[in-house]
Amino acid sequence: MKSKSYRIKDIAEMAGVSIGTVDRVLHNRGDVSQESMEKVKKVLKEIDYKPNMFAIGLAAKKKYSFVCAIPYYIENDYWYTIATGIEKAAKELQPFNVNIDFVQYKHSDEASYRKVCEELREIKTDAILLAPIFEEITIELTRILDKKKTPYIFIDHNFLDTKALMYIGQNSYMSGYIAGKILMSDYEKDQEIVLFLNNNKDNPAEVQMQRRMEGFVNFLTEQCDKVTIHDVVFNKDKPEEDRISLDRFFQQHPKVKLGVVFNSRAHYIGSYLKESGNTLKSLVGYDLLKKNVELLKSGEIKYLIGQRPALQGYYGVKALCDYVVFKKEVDPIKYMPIDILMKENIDYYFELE
Amino acid sequence: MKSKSYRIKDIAEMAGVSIGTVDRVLHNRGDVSQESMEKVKKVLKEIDYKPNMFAIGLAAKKKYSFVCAIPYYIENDYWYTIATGIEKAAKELQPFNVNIDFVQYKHSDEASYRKVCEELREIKTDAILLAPIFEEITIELTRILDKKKTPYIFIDHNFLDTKALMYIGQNSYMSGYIAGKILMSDYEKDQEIVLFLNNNKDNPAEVQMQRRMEGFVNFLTEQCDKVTIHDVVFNKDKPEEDRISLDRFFQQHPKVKLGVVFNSRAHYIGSYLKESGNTLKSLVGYDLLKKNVELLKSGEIKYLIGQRPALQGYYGVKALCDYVVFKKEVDPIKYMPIDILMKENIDYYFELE
DNA sequence: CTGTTAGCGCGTTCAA
DNA sequence: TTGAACGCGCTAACAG
Repeated sequence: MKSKSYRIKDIAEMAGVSIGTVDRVLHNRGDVSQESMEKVKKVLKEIDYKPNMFAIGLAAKKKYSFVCAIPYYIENDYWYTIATGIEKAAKELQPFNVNIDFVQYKHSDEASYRKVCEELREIKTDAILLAPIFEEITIELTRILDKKKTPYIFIDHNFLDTKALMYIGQNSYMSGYIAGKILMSDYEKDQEIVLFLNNNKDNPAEVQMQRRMEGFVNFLTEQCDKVTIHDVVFNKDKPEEDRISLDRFFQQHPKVKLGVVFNSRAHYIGSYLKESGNTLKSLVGYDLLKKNVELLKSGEIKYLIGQRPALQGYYGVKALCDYVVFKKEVDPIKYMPIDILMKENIDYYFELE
Repeated sequence: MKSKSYRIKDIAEMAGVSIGTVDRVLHNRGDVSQESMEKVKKVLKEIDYKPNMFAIGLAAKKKYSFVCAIPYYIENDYWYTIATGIEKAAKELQPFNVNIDFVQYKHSDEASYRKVCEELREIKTDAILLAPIFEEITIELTRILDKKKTPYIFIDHNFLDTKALMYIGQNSYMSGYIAGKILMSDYEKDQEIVLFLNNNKDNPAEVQMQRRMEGFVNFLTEQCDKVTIHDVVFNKDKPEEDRISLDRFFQQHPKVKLGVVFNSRAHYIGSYLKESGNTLKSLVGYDLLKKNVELLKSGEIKYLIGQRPALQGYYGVKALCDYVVFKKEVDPIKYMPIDILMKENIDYYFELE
């Protein structure tokens, strides 16, 4: 049952070399003869060597540096939560001498993103966790990183034509499909539906939103008879205009009883409802921002779909470390669960710990 | 930002004693003069000493033994999943020399439970993870454990009048309430509801089930107009009789379109439906057993409520270790999330890793 | 190219 | 009652 655990000293003996040599092949730092190399590798294959993490941690002298490139955030927003996960991992990995730096860009802003990517090309680091946005700029960057052999992991969004070590994120299409399903479970005949959309909904930074919408629409197409769907575009920078257009919308469309917001700003709509006195039978939103959660509890938002941002950040950093520091294999793709939260289960929800 | 980390050598110097002495007060193994004791404690208070886990792990010679007392299980059932979580924790803690043994009893069987509890009184172990069932027997056991100062954690079910270090489990009442909510979101006028109950539903081993049912019924009472509710009692040991009574039930009650199973045996009903050709618009069940998941995917079960059994086991053992080995405080109560799974999000779900 | 060795911080002797 | 010394498994510097 319990497999004997080997030490590098054992390996050395078995291969008939010294521990120094074993260490050299384990960390491929060269200066090893073909012959020794083979002997050691042979033994390694046989025994499934698992290094003692404590000894590594204790002896570690080498410093590692990881860089996380994500959008700027404000407290309690989506990227903030990702950052908390990153920081939790950072704390755990500190004893292994890995140091984590952030580099941030302005979300949706191509120039800012480009600047960060240029910085990433020059920066000296052992690995990168990147939330990629604009395709061309990203691809260019990855070419350089590939050349420099700097491993990188994508978080939140993926580009397939790259050599990314891993992708961590949600299946946005499916989460949109699910939004459709849970919204429509509250549907009654003759009711109408409204989609609340961003003003910059066509920006590449909003792909998640677009995919969710696809999934949502597909659910309706596949599973529901004809329903009337409206959309309202709102602009988070112009709250007054939004109020007015929402007021008008609800006045003109009294049959609208169900609504969805495809990004984390359901709280804009939720608090509008609260203040205006307009109501929806069901409002579905994304992400457990503090404000969203408050409105979930008070009833304006009926369902929130969660994607474990903190866990995403945590996993991303851990995976970089597994790969770079511990030389482990990592899965190329890690989808996050699609969590369904409502007033009744939100209090028991947690991501980490 | 980064606070300097002290070693016991530093403490020794600061207190003007030797490292041996510091070690003695840290582990209160006595043989320390009042004077030295005070000097060391003073320093400890000032610096918020955090021992280096790696060094502890590496140097550890002391062996720890934990015992987990849970019901017997078969592959892929609920307790099996808890056991996988326990074993995962066991593997992680192996380097700290903690060894984990199982002691098992027959679920719902008082004599078997009593026997295990008696064993637990005698056994020499550093801590216990117990899935408690029968109250009186359990309380008696805890008295003894308290006297022996053996810490214990309850998993799955809790008894308040004990000195349990921690309780890990689900809020069953709320998960039943939620079952009501998601089932009723599919309700349409004139439909009727069926509760599938265990034959031994009054056994103390089925408290979870009873609580869930309370929550469920309360949801209906609070939130719904009068609906017709039936119950069918089924007996997992007599499948033929069950088939017959289910056949009869569905024949007699054609309006029944919604159903709930309050334990993890929704697959009994699901596969009955599949085979008999009877259908329910919505069937809600508990726990992600393999068979339940299959029926969720094929559509006979519409929702499953999950309670992260693997995580429960994992946390339980980790908490014992935090307390016993690392002398950390642990939270007295850890509620598990109430996860809502359906065909569309089940593939992305995971508990650990 | 290879082998040897001095720590890393802590637990545990053992001699004083 | 105290202090010094060794070893846990691994890394990395150094001597050969």
